[in-house]
Amino acid sequence: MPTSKDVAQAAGVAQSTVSYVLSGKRPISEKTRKKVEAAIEQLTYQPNAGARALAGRRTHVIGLVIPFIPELHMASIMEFVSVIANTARQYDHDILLVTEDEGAPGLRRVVGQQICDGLILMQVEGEDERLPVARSLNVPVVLIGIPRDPSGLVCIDADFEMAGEQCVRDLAAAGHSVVSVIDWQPEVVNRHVNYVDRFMRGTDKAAHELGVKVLHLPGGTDRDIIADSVDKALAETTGTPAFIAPDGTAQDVLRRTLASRGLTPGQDVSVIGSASPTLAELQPIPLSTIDLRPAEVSRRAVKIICELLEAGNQGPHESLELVPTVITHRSTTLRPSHGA
Amino acid sequence: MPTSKDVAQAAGVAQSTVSYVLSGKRPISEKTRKKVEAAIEQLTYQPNAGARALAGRRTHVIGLVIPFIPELHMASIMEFVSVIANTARQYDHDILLVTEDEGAPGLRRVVGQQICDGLILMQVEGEDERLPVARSLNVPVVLIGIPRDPSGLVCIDADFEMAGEQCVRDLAAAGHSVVSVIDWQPEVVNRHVNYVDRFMRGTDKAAHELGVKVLHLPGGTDRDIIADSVDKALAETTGTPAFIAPDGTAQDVLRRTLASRGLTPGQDVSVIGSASPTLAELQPIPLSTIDLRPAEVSRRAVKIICELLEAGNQGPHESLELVPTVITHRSTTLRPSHGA
DNA sequence: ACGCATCGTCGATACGCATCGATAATTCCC
DNA sequence: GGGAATTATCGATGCGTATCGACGATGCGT
Repeated sequence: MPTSKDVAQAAGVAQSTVSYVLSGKRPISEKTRKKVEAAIEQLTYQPNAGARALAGRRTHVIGLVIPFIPELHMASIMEFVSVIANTARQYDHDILLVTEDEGAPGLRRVVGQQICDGLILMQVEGEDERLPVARSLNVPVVLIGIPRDPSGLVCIDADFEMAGEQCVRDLAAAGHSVVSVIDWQPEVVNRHVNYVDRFMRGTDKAAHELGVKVLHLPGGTDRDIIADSVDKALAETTGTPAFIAPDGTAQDVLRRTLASRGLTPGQDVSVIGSASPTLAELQPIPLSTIDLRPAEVSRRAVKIICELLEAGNQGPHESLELVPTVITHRSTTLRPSHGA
Repeated sequence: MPTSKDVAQAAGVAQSTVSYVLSGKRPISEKTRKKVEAAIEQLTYQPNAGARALAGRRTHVIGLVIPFIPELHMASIMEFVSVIANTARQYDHDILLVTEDEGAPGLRRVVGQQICDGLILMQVEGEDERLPVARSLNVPVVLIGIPRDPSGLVCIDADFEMAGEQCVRDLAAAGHSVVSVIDWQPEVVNRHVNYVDRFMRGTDKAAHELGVKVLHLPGGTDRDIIADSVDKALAETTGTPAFIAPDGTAQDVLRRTLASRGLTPGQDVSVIGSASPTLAELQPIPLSTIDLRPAEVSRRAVKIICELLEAGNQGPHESLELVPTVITHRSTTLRPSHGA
């Protein structure tokens, strides 16, 4: 492997000059730059990351703490991960995976060993042993999701409240007077995960304003539970039933259950599922969706942390950013003209 | 951040002694070791990764090249990623994400910059511009999946041929005389992706030996295509129909289609899907499955690369390892006693 | 009691880059 | 046209660890 010294020698300059050509931190004459760049090209020189980190006190790596909870919708997690990795590259950074299994000590480890310059935590919920650690670490940390106490933390998430509101408004406009929300898994709901509550707040707020009735029913992947929920919803609905399934894992079961009850979405019943455009493509039917913008949330998370890094992470920060959600009609919701 | 020099000072020894205590590469007296360990503990010392990489010429990081093809089953990719990351930790290594978008130059980059000591490539298919690069890199590379020409490469994958064989044998034993395979997406099949062909070889081999008829029908997530395939299968089947859906993405659609035809899996029809135990848990119904062992494949991939690293990666290697698959009866297949 | 091997520790050096101060080359202004 | 202000480059140093050679201490056999 060639070093910057080799490049310097080939170009007939000092090693430091090579460094300045690369970083641009000091003026370099056109002539010298050309020589150095030619030498770099010719030797296929690439700077050594370890040496760069050691001398420059910056690794250009961001740690990404990923969850692996079977209850979650893995497909959407991959979407986060993938967009985060690609966006990081645009900011000339790489992504180091830190699994949830390592817990709080894992965060201390990667930061303490200076393997990475900052952290992104995914799927942060109400309480978490990692939160106090995140606050105390001397590097920027960005949370995707909002904990119960976001003080002293930098958070970003989809605007779940807006999402809930949009769904109910939309269904109300289509003429539904009763809207059933198939919740997340009971374990998730009981934990009072922040985004669940925010979504509920949105649905209830819109329902109150529009005089629509909202039912919250147990969700998850258990077919019997979903079946119960559907039957309860049908029994309590006057007019055309409407369902919202904000949890990706529940959608398939819901679809199947409705089919077994002889109901066709978009015809006898409205269904809004949660999916990004990418994932909506993969649905077996053109599902009307509320898009929680995972890609946009991911991009912004990376942007935030990279800006903090550039700014030198001066002192503790605190911020909260909500990304607007988008509702998209496809074939599973009644159109307003069919309404009432 | 404390350095090993600080530790040395606190313990009253030389910095090199601290290093030897940590690496164990030279004998250290019990007394000295205790002192040093106490100092490490007290200062919460953690070795600097950059310096370690620079001096030791080993980063303890493995690059993981992940695919993000919408046609693939994201959930199972996450299972690979997660297990790989955790297993790597057991070998005292970390995982750096490299997205497919970076292509072959991405591989050259992370290796050239010495960000990582080796690479794991996921979802390798027939031909790939990264393969020649992988062969030429001077670091160990392990492929998950088998390219058309595996020469000069270290590969590991599930034994898809065994999987196909097991499925057909199993269904034959349950009394089915015609077995329909719902293929992967047409784009995948047409690419002659290695594992597809291997799976087919397995089904056809078993079919030939047992005198069973095997139908290969188009799959994917398009409901109409699946519906066609199912109808074709039903038309050509004498006796109880049987389906194999080795592609995770097709399973939901298949289930739904069968339901719409009034067929109940495990009763009027047998269905074998592909899922690891973890993912099988998440299925809406207790699906009989062929387990392609993603966790085991992942573990072995990490094991292989770590052993190559320890051995100093002497010269080019070539190997091919197949992980046995496991078939599990749950409620969607007929039992042998109900057969014929 | 003396030479010898072994054990445990130290000091020095290299790893490859970033950065600072200094110097040489050039330009500018009065 | 001489000194000041710039501009372009160089040399030296430090980042924190791993590793090598050396050296004092200890135990051995004779």
